[in-house]
Amino acid sequence: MPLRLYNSASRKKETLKPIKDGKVGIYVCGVTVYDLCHIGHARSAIVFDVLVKYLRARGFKVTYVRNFTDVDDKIIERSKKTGEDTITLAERYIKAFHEDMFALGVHDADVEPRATEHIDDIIDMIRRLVEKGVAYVVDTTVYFSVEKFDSYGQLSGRRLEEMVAGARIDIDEKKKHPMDFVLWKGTKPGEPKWQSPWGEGRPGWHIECSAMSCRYLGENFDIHGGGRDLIFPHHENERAQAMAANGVNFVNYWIHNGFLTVESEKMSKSLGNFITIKDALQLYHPQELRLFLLSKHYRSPLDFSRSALLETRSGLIRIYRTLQRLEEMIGPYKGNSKERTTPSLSQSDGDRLKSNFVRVMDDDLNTAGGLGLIFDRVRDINRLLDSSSQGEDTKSQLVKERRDLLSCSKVLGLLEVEPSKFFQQITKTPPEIDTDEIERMIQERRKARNEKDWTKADAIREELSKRGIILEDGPRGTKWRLKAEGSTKSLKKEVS
RNA sequence: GGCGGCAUAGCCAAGUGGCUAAGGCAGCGGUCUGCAAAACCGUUUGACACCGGUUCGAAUCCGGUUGCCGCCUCCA
Repeated sequence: MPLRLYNSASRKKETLKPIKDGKVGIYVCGVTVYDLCHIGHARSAIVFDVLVKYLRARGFKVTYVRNFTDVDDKIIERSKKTGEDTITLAERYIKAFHEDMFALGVHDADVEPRATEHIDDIIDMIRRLVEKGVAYVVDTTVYFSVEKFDSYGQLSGRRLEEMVAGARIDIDEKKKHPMDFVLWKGTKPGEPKWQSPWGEGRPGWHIECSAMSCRYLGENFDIHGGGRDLIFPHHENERAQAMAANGVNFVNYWIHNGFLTVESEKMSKSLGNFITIKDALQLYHPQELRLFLLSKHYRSPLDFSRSALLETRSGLIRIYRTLQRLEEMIGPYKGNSKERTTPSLSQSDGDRLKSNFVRVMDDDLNTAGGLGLIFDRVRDINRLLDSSSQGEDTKSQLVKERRDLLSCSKVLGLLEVEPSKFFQQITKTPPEIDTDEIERMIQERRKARNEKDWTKADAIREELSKRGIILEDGPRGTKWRLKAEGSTKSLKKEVS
């Protein structure tokens, strides 16, 4: 079974056939840098991060391009409020974006072009559109003429007549057709500007992506991605510009991720439920956010809620506990350098988990299905750990099962944290009790237990529990751990 | 108004014609434990919105109904 992806343009799943055998070019619309990124951006970034990692694991050589829009109305508006110039403002939010992505474990793209660095490419593309008569100039503004491009509306499944009919479109006297859009905008005082054949001005919103994607990936490339909302008008217009200018097909596969709601409501600034990635990282561990965001298919809508994230946490803790038990049994994971960076997954993989993982992921990146397999494997490993036979055979099997588990989770950017570190990070509040005292109390309790003084032993355990310490008695003595903050169970105790 | 999507157990969520419909969370019962915790096993009355149709056979395809949502304007 080859890799199949849902193509928004055909509204069907299609087998991925790269233009150049074994190589994939992918362009994803990045962010307009006028504000902090929110968790919706995080979903999009993580989905395409996983797509790229998966493609690489499946042996494709990927060129991943993700742009920054650093000149735009909203940036100009914001810079007027803050008093910064637009370049400084954009630079600040690009830095914030990189911080967020790093925290979430999202890799940098291979190329991260900025609109302001490609003004020449943009002007060149507009010039060709004007020369071909697909664009026209009014004063200092250049418009794209939608009527001159036959398949306008094909990507989003709209027809011009329908759009005009139902429209709440601003009537612009200068436009020949209401749906025509701006390629080049004449400058106003105080705005960023560049010299062009049509006077000083700046690019329109859509043209930069056409220019930059073609610049780095060629006039016709494999995959173009972004959020669902970008299908119209942004991607429709990008497609129209590029195809009209170059005269060849633009993108072979359009991939769009679904939207995120917050507590069942659309995320918007007016509703006050706008959650930035930085906010989310205050409340949740990056691994929790990743697991949560990948727990539903990327095209479906997903509701971000407190209760859903706490459920996610419970599941994640279970997996990391297993990883920790594994470390105690067979030592820390030491993959070779290739396994650690780019795991390799193939259809004919001997391991049941890996071959099944490839089977579900090949079907339009079914991360939810893949996670199901990962949880299956965790249970298998726990069974082995519980079993009485703990000889060398069991150990070597555990080594193999963990290696294959981590190869799969690596593609999802999960289980990458050292277990002990994970538990440290997830229990942010440091205990108001030092470890020496914990050890002392455990010794005291052990003495009581040896004397079968259960009342005293239980009292000590209860005292530690109040301070957030959970004790676990095992065959090799008593272990302690911190109660996970905000887990469903401890939340219930707070409520009752 | 136009276009599109969704409806699977208490909750979240895979599965798009055919073995006993994944997995997670929560609850309950059991194993283990002095009791717990963790883990494991079992379980949550027949879980596929409703009505028709196609088919030997449908959660899955087609038509209709109801309900929810998105886009059509900046938006990941």
